[in-house]
Amino acid sequence: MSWRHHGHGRGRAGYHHGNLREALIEAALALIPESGPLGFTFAEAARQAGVSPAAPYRHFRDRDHLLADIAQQGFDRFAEALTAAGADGAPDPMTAFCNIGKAYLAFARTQPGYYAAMFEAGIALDATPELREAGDRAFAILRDAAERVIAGLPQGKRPPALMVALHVWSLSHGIASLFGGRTTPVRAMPMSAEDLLEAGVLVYFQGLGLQKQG
Amino acid sequence: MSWRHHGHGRGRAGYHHGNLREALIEAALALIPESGPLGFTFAEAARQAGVSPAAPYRHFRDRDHLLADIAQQGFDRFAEALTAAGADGAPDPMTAFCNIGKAYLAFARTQPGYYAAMFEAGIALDATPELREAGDRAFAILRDAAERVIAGLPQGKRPPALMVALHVWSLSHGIASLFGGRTTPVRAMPMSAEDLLEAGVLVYFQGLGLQKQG
DNA sequence: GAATGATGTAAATGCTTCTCACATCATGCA
DNA sequence: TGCATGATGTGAGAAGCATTTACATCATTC
Repeated sequence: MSWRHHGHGRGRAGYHHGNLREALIEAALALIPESGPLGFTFAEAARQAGVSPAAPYRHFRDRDHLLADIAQQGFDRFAEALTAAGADGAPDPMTAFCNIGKAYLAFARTQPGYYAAMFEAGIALDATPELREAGDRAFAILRDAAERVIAGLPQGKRPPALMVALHVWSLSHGIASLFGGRTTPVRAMPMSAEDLLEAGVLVYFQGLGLQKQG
Repeated sequence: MSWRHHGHGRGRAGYHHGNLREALIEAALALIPESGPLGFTFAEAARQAGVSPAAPYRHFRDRDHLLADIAQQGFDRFAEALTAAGADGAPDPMTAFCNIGKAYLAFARTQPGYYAAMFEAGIALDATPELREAGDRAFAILRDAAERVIAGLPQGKRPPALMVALHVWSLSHGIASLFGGRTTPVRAMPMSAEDLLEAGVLVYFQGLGLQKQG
């Protein structure tokens, strides 16, 4: 008896898997939310795909490169989600920005595998150039949204768009890390993470001199 | 040849170490910043303390309980640092609050071992009741500082102190996670993490209707 | 129809966590 | 004084993981 024919992987007909790379990523995405990015093992992913523990090394240099690959793919999906939420600034730039923030939280909650690989797996963003680029693309969306919001201010009173984007990103990321995930939140809260974020962003914009629907 | 007499641990005279528990914590605090909270191993800590790999289990149920112990100790020191920075609201509540935020970043930077155990090691806050309590104590300091700041607002316009504290905590934590640590920041920035945080908090307070030095 | 490169296997190494039976030592108690 | 006892450390070992190396299988191509 071997692990052959015992995996959950789809499409394992003969000696070769045929789609192992994808199957491993799929397995990892299912495994990471279960055991955390630390608990995830290369060997278990191979088992789920129905191949030997050595097979994954034909597709990824090592465990970290699989995680980096997932993180990169995650940033791509992340960028898509943020873009969709931003809707090119509709209905108005401030609402769009709030929606992007909520999409940030939603992504952390609904895509725990990707999110963990991106931010909690200890993978440096420079692991690969592609990963860095994917991360930059995602951030650029926040930055563009910030620019549209700032455009509503008179010329002389505009703060740097980069700073605004960094503030909202940090706030979103902090809330997602502390209260947003599927794990027990760090602290009991009287409001949802989404409401907390929206309130924070609104106060912040108020501080910049922007009014809702302004 | 055994690991006996080869450890770096202080005070290993005879068969018994004499202070193994402390030595293991010390070793872990030195090791975690090197290899990350994931890379840290129980066995290596034992080696540094000059004892066998089985010895640590006399003092900690398992690896996670050592990390939880460090996290708890970290929250205690964290609380001390935040308290000192807050200085009971001196010179004025807003400045005190900003200083607490900076102390948050400073802690992340100067105590990477503690910080990683507290927030990046995948240790749930409910790992032990003591850990949860230590975390709550630290947060209470932020909450008190928020209350002092809010007191500067007219009765009818005071937001919930808890919300304000959560906002500033999240922003601080987000900045610390993304840009604050010793690892490569997620993004190049035109300003320091401290300046970014201070600017964010000031804008936020402005949005609440508070003026600097008001 | 064989050479070739891509993909998967077996086996082995060295690491980890964690357990269990046993060794050593300080302390207290007779 | 001298022996029980509990706390602490040791040795050995089971089970699991990452990773490598030599070898097996298969599709493709010339």
